[in-house]
Amino acid sequence: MAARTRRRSGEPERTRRDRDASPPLPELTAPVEDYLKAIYELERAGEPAATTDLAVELRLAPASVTGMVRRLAEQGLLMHERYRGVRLTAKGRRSALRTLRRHRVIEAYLVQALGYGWDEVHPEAERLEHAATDDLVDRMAMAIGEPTVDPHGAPIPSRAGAVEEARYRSLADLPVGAIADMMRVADEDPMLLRYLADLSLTPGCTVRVVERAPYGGPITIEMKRQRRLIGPALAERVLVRPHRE
Amino acid sequence: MAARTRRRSGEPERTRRDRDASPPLPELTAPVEDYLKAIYELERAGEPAATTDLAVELRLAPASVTGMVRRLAEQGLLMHERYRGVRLTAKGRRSALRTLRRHRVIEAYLVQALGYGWDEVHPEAERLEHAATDDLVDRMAMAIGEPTVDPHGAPIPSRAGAVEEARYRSLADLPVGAIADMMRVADEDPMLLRYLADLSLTPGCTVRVVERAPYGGPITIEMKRQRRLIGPALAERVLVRPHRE
DNA sequence: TTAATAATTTAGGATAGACGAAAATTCAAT
DNA sequence: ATTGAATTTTCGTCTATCCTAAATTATTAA
Ligand SMILES: [Mn+2]
Ligand SMILES: [Mn+2]
Ligand SMILES: [Mn+2]
Ligand SMILES: [Mn+2]
Repeated sequence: MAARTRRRSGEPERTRRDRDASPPLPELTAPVEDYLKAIYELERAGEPAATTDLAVELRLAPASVTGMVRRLAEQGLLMHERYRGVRLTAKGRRSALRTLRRHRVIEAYLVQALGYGWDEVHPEAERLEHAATDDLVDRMAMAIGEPTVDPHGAPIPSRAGAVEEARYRSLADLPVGAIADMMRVADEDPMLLRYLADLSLTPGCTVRVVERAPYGGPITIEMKRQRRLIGPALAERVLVRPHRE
Repeated sequence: MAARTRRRSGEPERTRRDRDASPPLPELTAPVEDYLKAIYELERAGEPAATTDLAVELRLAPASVTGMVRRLAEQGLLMHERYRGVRLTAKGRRSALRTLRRHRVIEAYLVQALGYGWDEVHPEAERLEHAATDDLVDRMAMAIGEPTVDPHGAPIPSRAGAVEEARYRSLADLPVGAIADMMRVADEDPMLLRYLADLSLTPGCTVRVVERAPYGGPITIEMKRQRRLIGPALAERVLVRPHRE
């Protein structure tokens, strides 16, 4: 599909408000917003985002990513060092955070106001994030009490674009006996999310590591007096905050 | 802007459900959905929709409309007789009605659930209608009690695509002494809508024509004991249902 | 009937975004 | 230093959508 919200012929039609609130932030296309968001997430690991990683993340051919990256660099949204990867500029980061806020507020709203399951909201938010105005997103946030995290525990950037990305540890890394609060999990795998919900292993709950089988064996955890066996691949994906240290 | 949700390389990935519910209805782009919607509205006047009228409605150059119309005809969404205009096929009409349902449910939801004014919702709905799934729209409709009309009095098509388009009369055509219920008004002019709201002339209210100045002069109406003078251009746009006949 | 006018289509371009094949670059292991 | 694999970019194409200018067709007026 290729139709979108092409900038119409009629002039931009600037109103008073446009000049006020911080920087104008020109309208970006849905693909551009998704690129910036993906780059932001990849960059969180510290390194510049690599072409191939972006291609995998966005499910595009590497050649397509190179082409888009060139355009985004021209627009001053990111810096590209050939063969080295890309880093967002301040402008690009602002856009990424705005999209991230939209995405996460929408996910939270769908769950809290419209009864969606936490495993169903991601694809919906992936499209709505490009169509919803900031005003709508703010109204949604207000309607559900200004949440600070989305249904998967990801922090929701403020209107101004501030986030505190807490660095959690993986449940897979905890030693036996450790007690921790479940904080966050990736939002993209519905099956995983449904399974976690079955286990009642959702953000906010407290778990204790009871036993760890060696050599990548299962981990036994206890939650609310219930013991559960989970595989290391799953534990890997679950982020927690250990009690004290 | 040109990026959208292009059909990805990966196969369509049909699931069981796909084959069930009536016809598959392939994904259409936002511009295509807007064309079909506009054609549907123009066709309601009885005649095939003319290229120029579509161009005006969609704010595009007539040549662009001709080009798109050719493509839509190839896809079996409409019939085009060169120099004569276009008519939707059954398939095209189904798509138009689905978009119309989305648009109107979204408008109603924004007003009733998120506190939007009836003059603010149209542009928002114009974009969200292409991003929201049928499921989301159904949930919205349910959340606000399955409304049958949008905030401007336009009927909301059913999930199955049924609408009863009542034929109302214009307030400008009523004789002195006539009493009528305000039923509907076009949703696109925010200024007009704000003015009508100021007058308390909104769908559901009852008005009586008290006096009509000749030669396109103002019309005096009475609502809830209040008399108001309104111009003929405005009266023209207000659709009403006269009491008895 | 014809000539002028209005509506519509055709022709030729542009832009955004995506793809595959082939070439170029980097990097790690000899 | 070479080399081969992995990564990344370049190049040539494609589709969808829109635009302007020119040509064509239909309609209306004389
Ligand atoms: Mn998500
Ligand atoms: Mn997205
Ligand atoms: Mn509307
Ligand atoms: Mn629309």
